[in-house]
Amino acid sequence: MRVRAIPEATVGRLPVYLRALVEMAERGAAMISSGELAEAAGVNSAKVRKDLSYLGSYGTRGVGYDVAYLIHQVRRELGLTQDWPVLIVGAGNLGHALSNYKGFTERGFRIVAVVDNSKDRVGERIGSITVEHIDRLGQIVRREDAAIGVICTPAAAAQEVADRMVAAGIRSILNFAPAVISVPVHVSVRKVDLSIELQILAFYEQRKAVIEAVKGGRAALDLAGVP
Amino acid sequence: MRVRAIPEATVGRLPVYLRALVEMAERGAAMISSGELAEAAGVNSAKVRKDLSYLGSYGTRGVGYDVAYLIHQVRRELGLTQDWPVLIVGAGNLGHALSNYKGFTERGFRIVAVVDNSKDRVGERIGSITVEHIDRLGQIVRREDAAIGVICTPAAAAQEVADRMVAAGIRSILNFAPAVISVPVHVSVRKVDLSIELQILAFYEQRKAVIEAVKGGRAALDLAGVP
DNA sequence: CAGTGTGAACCTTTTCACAGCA
DNA sequence: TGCTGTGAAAAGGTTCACACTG
Repeated sequence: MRVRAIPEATVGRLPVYLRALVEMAERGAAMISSGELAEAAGVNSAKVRKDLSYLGSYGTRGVGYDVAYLIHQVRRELGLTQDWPVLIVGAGNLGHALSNYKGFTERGFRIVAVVDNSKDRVGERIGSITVEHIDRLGQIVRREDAAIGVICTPAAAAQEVADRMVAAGIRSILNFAPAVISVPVHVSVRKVDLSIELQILAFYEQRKAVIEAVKGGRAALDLAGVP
Repeated sequence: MRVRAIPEATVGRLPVYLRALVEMAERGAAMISSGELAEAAGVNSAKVRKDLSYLGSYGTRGVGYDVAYLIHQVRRELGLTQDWPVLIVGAGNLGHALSNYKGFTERGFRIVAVVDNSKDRVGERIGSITVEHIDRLGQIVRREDAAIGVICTPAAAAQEVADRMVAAGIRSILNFAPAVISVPVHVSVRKVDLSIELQILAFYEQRKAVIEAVKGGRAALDLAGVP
């Protein structure tokens, strides 16, 4: 079959498959089965097959998938055949770390500019990039043809930065600030909230502690919703 | 009612509600409705009410929720009434940025140690912390009673670091390395993959470009799975 | 009477299980 | 024979809509 409209959950896993496939290719593997790919991606094989089936029927029954061909198809689907100029706003600790992050360039995301609102930081060099002032955002976006922007500012500045990004023509935003931002419908936003991840871990950690404490007694386990 | 076993999706949103509630409290609000909280958290009000109902019936019909009381309940549920000692492995750019990240301490996550495998980095000071050698992991975990570990190493080192963390007694891991790690069932793992987020944005960005290019012509839209 | 709490409907995602093909 | 591709079933999550109540 071949109908399209790839589920969101699948889109979220394609990059994981891609990484695993590239590793396989580097190790010289020519073919891979859904089971092996599942193992490498940390999911089950049915999920791999379903996910890949949304891209098309690229496997060979009884054999598996051609690694190189599948890499090509996944890249094409994700839009990674072109490279993406990325703009970073906020030259603090996180902005620095991301600007220097090798994983981005390796995957076709080129950091083309870093801007900040502090005069002190403007002019600072980060790798091959010079920090510019945020007031020049519009010109920079046009100059670099950036479609993706990354927010690495404190929470208080996030909404204003998002508004300025949108006004400057940015259409996809990755938000690291711990704040909810609102943007027009034509703009995509994804958020990465570092402390939320720790809070989720704390929840499950605490839950384990409860289970541990009452091991053997069902009543307390039921109370905690443990099956 | 009051049955428990909070859905994962809800657990993931509680920290967002908590942040919004704390902001509200700081602005002096005493009561809040599901609609207002929904607005602040970027979700709809039915979801807020469903989510909060898993914690108990803490609202007042016709009125809303008591902000301070709800903050207390959400904190308790997430296990944030205690503070959590956190260990970071990897003192590179990202390790530095996270060690200095204010948002962690503000929410009760105290970075108690940073370790690295490079002799060059051992002894370096990051804020009030001195980088130690990873070989001392076991002692450090015992000394600090750390339950949560953060992996900020390159992908190639991630699995080994995870193994060493588990051996040292860490029970929750936040993995920033772009690699799938496997751990025993009693250990929780969450991953944050920076370049995956950009890849997902690229997918939707490319999708928009396709839609833009063929605006008016249905055939190509159907091909791209656009409704 | 405004706003919560919640069954019921709906939609998405995962898993199962097996027909079909190389 | 072994592994893909996929309907169908199951599980999980979201939204609706309204009875209920302070």
